[in-house]
Amino acid sequence: MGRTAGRSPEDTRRALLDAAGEVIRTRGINATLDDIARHAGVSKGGLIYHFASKDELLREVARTLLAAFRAEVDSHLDPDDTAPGRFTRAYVRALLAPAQDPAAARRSLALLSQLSTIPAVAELVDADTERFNAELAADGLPTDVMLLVTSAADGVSSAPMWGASTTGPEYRRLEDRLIRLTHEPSLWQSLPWSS
Amino acid sequence: MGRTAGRSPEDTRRALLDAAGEVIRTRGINATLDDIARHAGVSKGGLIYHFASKDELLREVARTLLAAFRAEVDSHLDPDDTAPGRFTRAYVRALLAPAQDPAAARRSLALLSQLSTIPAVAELVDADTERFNAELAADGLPTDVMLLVTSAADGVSSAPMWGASTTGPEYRRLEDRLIRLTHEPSLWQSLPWSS
DNA sequence: GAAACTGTACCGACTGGTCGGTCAAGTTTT
DNA sequence: AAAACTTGACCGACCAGTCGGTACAGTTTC
Repeated sequence: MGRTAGRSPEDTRRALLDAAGEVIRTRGINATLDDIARHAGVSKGGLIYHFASKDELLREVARTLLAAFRAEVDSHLDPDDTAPGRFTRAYVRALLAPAQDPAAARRSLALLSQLSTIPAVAELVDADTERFNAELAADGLPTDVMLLVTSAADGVSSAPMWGASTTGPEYRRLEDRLIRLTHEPSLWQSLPWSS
Repeated sequence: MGRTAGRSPEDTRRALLDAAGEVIRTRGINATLDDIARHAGVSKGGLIYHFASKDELLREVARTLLAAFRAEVDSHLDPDDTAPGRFTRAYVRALLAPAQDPAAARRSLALLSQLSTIPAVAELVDADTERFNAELAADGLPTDVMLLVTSAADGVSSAPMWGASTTGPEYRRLEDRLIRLTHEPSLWQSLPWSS
């Protein structure tokens, strides 16, 4: 049998990538190639035709995920905002928005952390992290303020991983104040930190 | 062949638990029963005698891990400290102390997140999280301050997972200021948060 | 324009190997 | 002797990756 439907190879490839993400999210990293293939309407042989090995498939899934997150942050960049802290604000908003759907956030985080056990993927993640940190560091905010704000955002976004819910109004309030700190970092810096 | 050495069954059990943690930390959740058993100086059959299934073994490992973390927090409780925020301070210190060995922190987090893919373990983790959150909420601090402080601590402790290093002096400074906020929550609350 | 040829996309039976769990038998402790 | 403990050969399920094929879509030849 030849091409199953009027589907282009690129479509198939993407379908496989999507299916892999979905299946791994529910069945863990031990998901079967056969499972993933079926889910994409393809046989295992067809999958292997597009991705030479399971590792290669998972690496591509990770790459897609990281790219999606980066796009998410970019989409939160305010075009009218040119003040220092502009990127940090987008970062915070991107991290705290999905906090309203903790179940989904948990699945995504679990997926990435599972994938990170593959050395090649861990390298990708490390590189991406480094790039984010560099951009954050160059965002024009005092290091201490930037670190507080991004750490808090990281904390909220990782909370669902341990089963905590992050939907309450106190989280919205926190987001609001973190954003405000990036607008007026002096608020934080001028506090009487004396011993 | 019977008992290998003058080791008591309880010792063997503990050795198996330790070996499981160690092997899984390096080889992932797919670590072999045989591997774990050998590492503890026991055969696979011997392992199964003590833990009926791999799931049961992993569940015990998770339980041990969670207990260890709780003990870690407890060990950071200052006996002379009776002011509000006492528990929060211990929590922050417990989370930021291992931040000085990010590699180890990463392995531990990876281990727990791997284990969390087992439903029974996920339940354990959820229950533990809930208990921590309840204790933090009852610690006498304004919700907003407690949330900021613990979120930031969570963020720092989860950073190694993505490959970030958390050894710099700016992290020590952050810890210092978070602790200080718990002593004087009014610092945060009295900031001009006006729109 | 049709027959012959070529390359891409895909199929699914099969192989080689891994691993969780069983079990009969042996050894030590009580 | 009974109970507790440990062994390692073995079974069966599962699974990644291989491989010989099939089916279409061009392309070339006559």
